[in-house]
Amino acid sequence: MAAIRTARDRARAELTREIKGEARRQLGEVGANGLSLRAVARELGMVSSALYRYFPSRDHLLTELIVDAYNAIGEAAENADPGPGTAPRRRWLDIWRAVRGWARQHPHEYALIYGSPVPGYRAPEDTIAPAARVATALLRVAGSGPLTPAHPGPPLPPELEEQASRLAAGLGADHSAADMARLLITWTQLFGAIGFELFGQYVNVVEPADAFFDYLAASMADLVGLPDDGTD
Amino acid sequence: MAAIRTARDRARAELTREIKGEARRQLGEVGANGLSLRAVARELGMVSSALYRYFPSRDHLLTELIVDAYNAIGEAAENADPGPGTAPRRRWLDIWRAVRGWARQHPHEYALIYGSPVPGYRAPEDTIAPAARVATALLRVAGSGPLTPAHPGPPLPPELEEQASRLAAGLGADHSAADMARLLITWTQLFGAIGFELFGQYVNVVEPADAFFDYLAASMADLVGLPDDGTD
DNA sequence: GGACTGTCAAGAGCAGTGCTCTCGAATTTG
DNA sequence: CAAATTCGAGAGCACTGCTCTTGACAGTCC
Repeated sequence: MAAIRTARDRARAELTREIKGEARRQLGEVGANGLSLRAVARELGMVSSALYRYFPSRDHLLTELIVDAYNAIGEAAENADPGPGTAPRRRWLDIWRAVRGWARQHPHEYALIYGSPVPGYRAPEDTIAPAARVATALLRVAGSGPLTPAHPGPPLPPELEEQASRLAAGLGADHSAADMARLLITWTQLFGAIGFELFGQYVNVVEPADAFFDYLAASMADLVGLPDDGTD
Repeated sequence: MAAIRTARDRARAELTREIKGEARRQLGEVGANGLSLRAVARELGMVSSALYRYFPSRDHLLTELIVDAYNAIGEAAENADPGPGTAPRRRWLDIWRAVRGWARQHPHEYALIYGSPVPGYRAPEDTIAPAARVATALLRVAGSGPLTPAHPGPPLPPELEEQASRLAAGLGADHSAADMARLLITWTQLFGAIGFELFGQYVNVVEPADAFFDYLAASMADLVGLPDDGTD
C-alpha cells in the first residue's frame, strides 16, 4: 500500500472517510433503504454528483458499510472474549452478550448485514472474511477444551457429515462432524434470536428478552457440550 | 359483513383483488423495496393516482401483502400437519419442512415478514394473529403428548419463568415454563435457519442446506422432548 | 324523469431519488 | 512551464410516492 503523497491524495482520503462517516450516521437514523446519496452530499456541503468521484455507486458505498459492520460486530465479539485463561462457559456467555449488545446498539447496521439483503445486491468477496469473525470467536472457545454434550443428538445425514467435516477442515478446527453440526446450530440460534428481538417478533412474547437470551446462551452451551464450570 | 350489492361494489372488489395480485407478482420479482405503485398501475392499464382510491398508501398495500404472507406460511404449516393420529416427531418434521419449503418458494414474501422490517414501518394489529399460526401449529404438536426432554437444561431465570408461564397461559397451553422456554428456542431456530439459508449466510457453509435442516429439525425435536418414535 | 350526490380514472404537478455528462478550475506531473 | 489528471458544480434523464383538480359516470332521492 502506497503512503499518502500529495495534498490531493490526503484530501481525497479524508473526504472518503467523511462520506462514509456521514453515511453511517444517516444509516443509523433512516436505515439502508432511506440512505440517500443526495442527503449525504447535502450534509457535507457538496453536490451529489461529486460523491461519484469517491464511490462509483450507492451499492459500493453500502458494501463498504457492510464490511465495516461485519468488522465491528466481529471485533465486539473478539474483545468480549476474556481469553483462554477463563472458563469456557464464561467466555461463551460474554461473547453472546457482546454480539447482542452491539446489535441492539446498531440495529440498522445489524439489519444491513443480517437482515434481508437489499434486492439485486450480491455480497462481494470482501465481506466473507469479516463475516466469519463472530463465528470464529465462538469456535475458538469451543476448541479450547473437550466438548462433552449431554446428549448425542440425532444421527447426521451423510450429506451433512461430509459438509461438516469439510467445514471443520477448512477452518483448521479439529472438531468432529457431529460437534461441528452442533456448533452450526448454535451459530444459527445466536443470530436467529437477535434478529427476532430486533425485528419485533418477540414483542408480546419474551420482551424484554434479556433473561431469555441468557437462558438461550446457556442452553446452546449445553448443546455443544461446553464443560460445566458453574457459570450459569 | 354486507354482501356485495351494486355493480360498482363488485367492480371495486375485483379491482382491489387484481391490484393485490399484481403487487404480489411484482413483489416476487423485485422484492419489497422495488415494489412500485406506478409499475403496478401501469401493468393494470391504469394511472398511478387511481390506485389511491383502493389503497391509501404504499404501506397499506404492503401491510395487506404481509398479512397474506403470514396466512400463507401459516396455512402451509397447518396443511402439512398430518394430525393427531400421527407420531409427533413425524408431524414436527413435516411442519418444519413445509415452512422451509414455502419460504424457499416465496423468498421475497418471506423476507417481507421475517426479514428486516421496512424502515419507518410499524406492524399493525392485523398482523399478530396471522403471524402466530406457524407457532401455534408447532405448539399443537408439542401439546399432543407428554414432553420428555433428555436433558433438563439450564435453570430458568425468574424473569423468564414468569414470561414463559404467562405466555403458556395466554395461549391456553398447559406446558411448564421450562417446556415453553424450550419451545421458544426451537421457534427461534426454525426461522433463524430459514433466514440464514435464504439470506445467503449458509453459502460456503452448509449449502445446500437440506440435510442440515432435517438434522436441525430432529435436534430441536430432541430439545423439546418429543417422544422418540423412530421417525429420524 | 330529472336533479343531486358520491365515486371513479385521468392528468398535471411537486419534491425527492440514483446516476450520467459536460465544463471550467485547480492541482499534480513530466 | 506546459500537459495531463482530478476535482466540484450544474444541468438533465428517468424514475419514485403522493396530492390536487377535472370531467365523466352510476346510484339515489324527489
